[in-house]
Amino acid sequence: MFVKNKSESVRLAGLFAALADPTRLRLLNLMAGREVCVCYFVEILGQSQPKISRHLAYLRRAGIVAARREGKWMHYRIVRPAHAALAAVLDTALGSFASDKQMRADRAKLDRACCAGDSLVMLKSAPRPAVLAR
Amino acid sequence: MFVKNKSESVRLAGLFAALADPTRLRLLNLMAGREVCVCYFVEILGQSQPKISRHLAYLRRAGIVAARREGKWMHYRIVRPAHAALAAVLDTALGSFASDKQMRADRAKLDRACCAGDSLVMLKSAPRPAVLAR
DNA sequence: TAATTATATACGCATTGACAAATGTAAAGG
DNA sequence: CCTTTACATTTGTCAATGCGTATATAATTA
Repeated sequence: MFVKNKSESVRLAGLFAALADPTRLRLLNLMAGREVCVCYFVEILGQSQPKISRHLAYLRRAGIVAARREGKWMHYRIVRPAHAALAAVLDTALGSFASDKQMRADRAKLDRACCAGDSLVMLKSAPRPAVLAR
Repeated sequence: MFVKNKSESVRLAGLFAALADPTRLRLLNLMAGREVCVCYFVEILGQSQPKISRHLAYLRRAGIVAARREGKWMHYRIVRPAHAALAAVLDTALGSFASDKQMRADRAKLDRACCAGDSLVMLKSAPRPAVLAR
């Protein structure tokens, strides 16, 4: 499911499989347009760190996100697939979050964490999410 | 995954799960814009009838397709989700098939079966696929 | 170097889904 | 009725995935 030399329908199916989980969708929603530290995922989704980490690893194996280490922190960002059809599917998926209440709430939380240092008490020293160029 | 009263992200994930299989993608590709008889699926995909039937049942449970009986034959068609975000995802998925060689070949086979009675020897008496209004 | 922080992975278990093979069912025809 | 045709479903098995818990690793700090 995660390899390179597969038929296009198999690669498409692999992308859909990666998107077939609510937690992964919430993670991608938070990463849309910016790089985000794992600690924010844990805090905002309110789920266990191993669970978040496993889903991020899944997305990484699927080639949808990439990670960058910065000291103790890991930053994740979305990697747009080179293949146009896959990219279009991913874009549509990300766009579909706009109508989702929870997705908007998640992003609002991340925005607060980004712009106001004292919004998320536990994260005072965590690295701020950085907006990415598209 | 198939119920009504779920959060939007769960319903989105359910749609993605339904799309996360190459066989189901090929079935949807053949149904794009028309109603298709099961016997064509079996013939064109070259896979066992129970396998085709199971995947059609999955798509039906997911609410993506509907079936209509006509005598001995079952015709399947795509049902566009009422929810705009889900419909957009499905549309993009269907659109993404245009660049796939196998998908184009499958549709060519179906077109031949539709327009030339003697193309698919086994299916001489089978009902022709009907184009659907969008 | 030891302790702490941030994140990743391993383990055990339950669920889901894919497949082949066999069987069941609905409609049509004799 | 009984058979054939066209599908659908069940059964058994196997692989993939999800989760919580526990543990490992990497970087920072004391």
